[in-house]
Amino acid sequence: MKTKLDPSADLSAQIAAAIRDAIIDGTLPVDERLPSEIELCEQFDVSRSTVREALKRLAAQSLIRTQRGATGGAFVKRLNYADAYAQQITTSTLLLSMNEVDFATACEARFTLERACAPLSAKRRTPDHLATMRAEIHRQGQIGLSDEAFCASDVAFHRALVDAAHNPVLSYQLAGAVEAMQPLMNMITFTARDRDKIIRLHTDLANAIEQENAVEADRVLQTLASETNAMADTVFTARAGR
Amino acid sequence: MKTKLDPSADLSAQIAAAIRDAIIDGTLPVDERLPSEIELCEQFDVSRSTVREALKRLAAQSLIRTQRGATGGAFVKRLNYADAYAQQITTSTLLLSMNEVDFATACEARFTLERACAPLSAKRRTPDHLATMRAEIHRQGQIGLSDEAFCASDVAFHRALVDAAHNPVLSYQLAGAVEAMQPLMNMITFTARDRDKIIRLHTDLANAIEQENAVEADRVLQTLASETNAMADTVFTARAGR
DNA sequence: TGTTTTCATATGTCTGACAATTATCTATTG
DNA sequence: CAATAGATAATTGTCAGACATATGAAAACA
Repeated sequence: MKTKLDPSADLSAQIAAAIRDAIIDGTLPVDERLPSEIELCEQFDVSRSTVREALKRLAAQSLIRTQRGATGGAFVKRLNYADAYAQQITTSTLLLSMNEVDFATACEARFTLERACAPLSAKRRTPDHLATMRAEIHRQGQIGLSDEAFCASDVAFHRALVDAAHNPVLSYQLAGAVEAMQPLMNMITFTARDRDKIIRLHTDLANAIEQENAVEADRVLQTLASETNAMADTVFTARAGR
Repeated sequence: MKTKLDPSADLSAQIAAAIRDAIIDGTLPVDERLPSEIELCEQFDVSRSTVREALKRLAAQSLIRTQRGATGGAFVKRLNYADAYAQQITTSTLLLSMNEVDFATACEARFTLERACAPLSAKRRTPDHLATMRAEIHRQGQIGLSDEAFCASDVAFHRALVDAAHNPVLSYQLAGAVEAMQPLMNMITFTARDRDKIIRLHTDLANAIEQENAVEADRVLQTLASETNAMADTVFTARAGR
């Protein structure tokens, strides 16, 4: 079956789109083997390089995997959470860093979503997630910790909070919001007093989650949101003044 | 400057990763022109096909755009919301459809996030978004509407609700959650009574948003969540019984 | 000065070749 | 007969070189 393409536009993009659509609508199920490169050449009436460029596009989106050898080929890949997380974080991070999204907007989005998560986390938290949260709080209190390491620990703390909700879809959706904030947070230099304040709020939050107190957790998150905004304001206005 | 690669692994993937890292960490700023394909060949000591496959991988992630001609080349692309939306929706949809995420989990994630959005939407809604919501409610009431069209309108309604919060980051994050549900919703056949119930709740929700009544909006969304789950339950148990 | 032509440069595509990997078949040998 | 070693075929990965096409800039010309 020959598939027609528009010769004036990018051929490899068109081929990739055709195959991608087939994967999304289920025509090509998971683990199905695509035709070999040579067969695709014939089907789309293009050269092998063009077919290969199309396949690489799909591989970049984790839609296919390839195997060499006799029974090899390109196979529809089951999109796993790890790959999806990675893509989501890359996209979210770039979206924020390239579009000069102001800190307040990103911050609002992040804490709004986290607050939505907190009631579920309070209800379903396991000792495992609580231990992670406590461990990160401890790390945040260590002296000599760099700002970057402090931010990284902050992200880990909040990821644990989200994961405690035990809903992988929710975790996936929030991964972008939480992780993408890190580069923005890294622009802030935290004073010792700032850190103390954050650590105290983190402790309050962990306690509230441990006690399954959703109302208190929400209150703490609101405070954390406004404190974070205030710190950012201080830093940015000071920087603008110079 | 020659960059060393591991010759035993996929060369084009390594080259793509190297350039991607440079874009993410800001070494290559937006609109910067990458070296020409020939120059990249020399830099990585590979053939042009390999370089091109690497560039196509980056293009698939909307990280670069290419231009032909004398002053052409590959340029770091500013990731815009439209591209980010599209990628997010593709990834989310596939994640749900390929991993047999059960309806309840996906539904919980979606409504949890939407409920987080509702207070902001109630505060900031404009006549524009309200009009979209009302228009979709009207469409949902038309007789002879297919299940698919009903679901599509449902998605449009909820997107308008989310967009009313006027936080593009939030809209982006929720796009995945809301749109990815559509294929799952399409598996449900709605009875006329189901539709009436949903339309009534949508109307209540639109009214609550119009009156800036966040508490009422949250209540309606909770009801909508449990009703949706109940409908899905009915359908799936009936289907399992056959 | 304004227009057309030419040219240089870059990506897009094609062809053909060889390398590397791997499952399967085949022959050999104990 | 069974186990092993080797040949074989299919498939992706990489390379080299060519031509097509698009496009901005310089050169030639009116």
